[in-house]
Amino acid sequence: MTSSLRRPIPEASVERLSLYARELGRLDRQGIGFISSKRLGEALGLTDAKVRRDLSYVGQFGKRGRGYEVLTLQGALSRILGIEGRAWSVALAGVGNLGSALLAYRGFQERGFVFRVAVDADQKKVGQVVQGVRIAPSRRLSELARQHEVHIGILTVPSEVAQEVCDQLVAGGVRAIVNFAPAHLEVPPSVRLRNMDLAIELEALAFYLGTGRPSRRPAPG
Amino acid sequence: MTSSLRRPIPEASVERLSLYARELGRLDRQGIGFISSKRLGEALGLTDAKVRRDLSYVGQFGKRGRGYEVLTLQGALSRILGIEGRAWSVALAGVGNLGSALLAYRGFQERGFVFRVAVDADQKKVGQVVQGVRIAPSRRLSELARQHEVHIGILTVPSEVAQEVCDQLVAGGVRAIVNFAPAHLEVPPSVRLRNMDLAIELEALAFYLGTGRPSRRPAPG
DNA sequence: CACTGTGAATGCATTCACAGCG
DNA sequence: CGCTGTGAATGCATTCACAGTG
Repeated sequence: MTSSLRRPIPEASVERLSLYARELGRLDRQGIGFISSKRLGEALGLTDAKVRRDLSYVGQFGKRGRGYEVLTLQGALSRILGIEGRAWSVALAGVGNLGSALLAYRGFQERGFVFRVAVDADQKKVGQVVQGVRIAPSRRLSELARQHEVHIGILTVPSEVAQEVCDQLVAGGVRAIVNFAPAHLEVPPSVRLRNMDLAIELEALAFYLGTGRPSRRPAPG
Repeated sequence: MTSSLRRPIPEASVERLSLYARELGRLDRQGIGFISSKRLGEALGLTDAKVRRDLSYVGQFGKRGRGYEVLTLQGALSRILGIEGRAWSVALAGVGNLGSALLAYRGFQERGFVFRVAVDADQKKVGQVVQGVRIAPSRRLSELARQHEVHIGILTVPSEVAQEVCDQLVAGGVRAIVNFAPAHLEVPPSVRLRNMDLAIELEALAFYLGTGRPSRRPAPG
């Protein structure tokens, strides 16, 4: 199942492929066998053209006059996204409030992401088992990441130590990182980094509240 | 200080203005009085041109040959973003693991966001006080939002009920919403919506791991 | 005939590159 | 000279619009 990609898929489209895959699962559970780009788009707040364009990057799955077969498309997307069969191994750095919440989040497990490593700097937490994962000391992060072949690292540590913890993940062979700390991280080009900055999101919203500028078009469709 | 905007600021720039404001705070604490677009960009992983362009949307704060005065620029951005003086009133819907973590997150308070309302559907949670906020029953959400003049709503509820809870926020006059539920929400055009979909982020990363495609340029500068 | 798949057109964001100023 | 501020150029994403097809 190589499904090797013809041309590079736009970054923005990749995120939506994942949305489609999830929605198709829902549609299947509702017993829906075929879906048009228009209706799939409506369910997700996207235009039909965008749906078709996104899907066209990874193949030709539709039947003209009918739409897309839900199960076929879902299977294809799952394979392309790598959530078929295989499980992704995840490491969590920082088991505070947010980290614990992520450990407990069932949405990850459902989509094939499994926490295999969790570390914390606090000696009192080390040894505790949270959600089935034993908390190890921070200094063992890179070693454990390598040992458990961790694919994805999640950082919920204080921003002052975020860079050094990030470096440990990279040293342990981790090639994808989600950073919740409000800090800029430097990683080699081979590592993909995604920042989830909660305070920044709120501030951006506040800006629009302040100016009273809605600047959002009505939902498409 | 109206600082009424000349032209609409690109959405992408707004998020970065907030980044700049926070970094300027750090620089000030380090005793740095002036900063060039180049160095400010380096600290945040951005190019100098991008920094200058972003700032040019909201004014002319730099001194040629010197750079930007840290405190002046910080003050200007804080005013523009609405994090100066005023506090933003936030409501949380869903006090589960993630909701509790957000209530406890100090980064919000520091930037002027205050949780004034929290609701949960679980009767056992109603009445409890978490992080100084008393949990109310879900049915009172719109009433409480209006009473406390809530500006921003945060949803950490199961996706099945996300739309109806969202509707309650809108009914209560809330005009900005952050949605953590893996569901598409329909809101009127006057309401700004931001989705934080954790599983989708991981899947997008997994896609790139699968194809082995790094597709990230080396850090600029 | 209803739908896909896609060239072409548009719109938005980033980057270049440099005139202009302190 | 060093650095900002910004037109112009480029590159990326979205949308249009329709030929092609089961």
